[in-house]
Amino acid sequence: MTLNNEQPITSADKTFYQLRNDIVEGVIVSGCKLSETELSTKYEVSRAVIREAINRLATCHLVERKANVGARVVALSPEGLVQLYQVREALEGMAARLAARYMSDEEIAAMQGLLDSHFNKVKGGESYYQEAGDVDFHYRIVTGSKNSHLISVLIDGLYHLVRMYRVQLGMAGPRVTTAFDEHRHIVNAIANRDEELAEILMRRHILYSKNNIEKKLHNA
Amino acid sequence: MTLNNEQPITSADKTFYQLRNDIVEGVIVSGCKLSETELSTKYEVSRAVIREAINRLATCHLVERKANVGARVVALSPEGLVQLYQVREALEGMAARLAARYMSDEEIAAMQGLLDSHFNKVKGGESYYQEAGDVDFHYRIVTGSKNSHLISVLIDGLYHLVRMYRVQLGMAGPRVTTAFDEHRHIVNAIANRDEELAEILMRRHILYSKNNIEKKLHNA
DNA sequence: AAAGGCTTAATTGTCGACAAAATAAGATTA
DNA sequence: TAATCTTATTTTGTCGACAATTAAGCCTTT
Repeated sequence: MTLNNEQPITSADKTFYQLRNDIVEGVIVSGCKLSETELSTKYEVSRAVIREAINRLATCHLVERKANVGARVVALSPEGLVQLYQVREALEGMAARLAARYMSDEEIAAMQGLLDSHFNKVKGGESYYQEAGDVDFHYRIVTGSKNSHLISVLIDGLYHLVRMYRVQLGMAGPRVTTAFDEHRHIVNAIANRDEELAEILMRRHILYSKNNIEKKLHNA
Repeated sequence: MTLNNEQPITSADKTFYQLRNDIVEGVIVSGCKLSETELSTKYEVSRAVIREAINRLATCHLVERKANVGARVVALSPEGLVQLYQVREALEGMAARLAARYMSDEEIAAMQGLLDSHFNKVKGGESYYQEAGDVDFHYRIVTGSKNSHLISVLIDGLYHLVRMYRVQLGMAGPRVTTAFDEHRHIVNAIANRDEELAEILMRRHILYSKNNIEKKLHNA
């Protein structure tokens, strides 16, 4: 992966990152209740920092909170997955459009180089880099949009939920070469400063990705 | 306006709504620092609820928070406005598409009736209802998408920032009749279940709206 | 007089305790 | 036995105080 410049400052930061990771990885099981006192003793911090962490998790849509009742880890469902990919399609399509407009030539060149290296690795059989490469690619497009709203909603929010679906539904899977071709075409459109095409290709890419996951979900 | 079913439960809820309103309306001036102790005495609640309220405001992008430093009200800028409308275009375009897919016939009929009543009011010279009507229209489309992510990001988040720009830059302004025509065309596309057209028209509608505001911003 | 470092003041982060609400358990009544 | 009301326990919401960090003011030094 690239720059994961999320270094915790306060204690609430650290517990937030821990909790988020435990939820995404399934250590804290999907759908279960989050007891503040329990987590407080488990993570060895006060209830105040647990509360703040939970609030932040709620803004990522990783937990749902009800007043005077408590918070539960979000439940994964086919409908939830569909809704998630609907907004991904809209936001990342726009991100690709804006990336074609605002990315510098250097950034584009770097992204092309990245694709080359990933392609070589995959051709060499290292399927391990597949997901990391995909994540990296999408990160660069989103940050290349230079739009702070897009960046925060996607990177701080939706992507963690996407990863949660991937991890917990066992989506280490294939779709390697075809996805790489799609990435290549998107980057080409961006390099040509073709906003329209970049958006269309990105939306199609995400639609394919959704269909792929749905198919697996159905077979499982 | 329609159903603003945001009724405060806890004290933190109430403070959050108050603070949000004061920021949007400009009572708390854009760009200034938010002192926790100060707000605590001013709103007559403990610092804990002020902190929670500020955290929630941060998730709406109405304030920006730095660890160990504090929170500031977001600064309004032309670039910020452009970025805001870029994501509006993406999200509301998708919302219109999904509304064409998922809204019930009854909901669509109700929306058509609403447009009629608004049209009569505007034709009668009651320009007061213009913005409320616009807000109402967009709310219905977004909720009609049945997509919880779209709903929360737009209604709980971006729309407040949109209103902040409108209020503080004095955008009570016109664009009445043309906007109504655009609304009408969008609803027609939704009634015809034409997803593609609904999305295109909504994106164009928001683009026009952005250009209109930008023009005013430039003249001011 | 300007720049840098040190001390002091103010602000944010964290904690434990109390208050209020909701859930669970038990008793009473139909 | 089922349902409802009451009681008890647990959980969340709120508060004030302390700790840690940052910002401000003052002094020293060149």
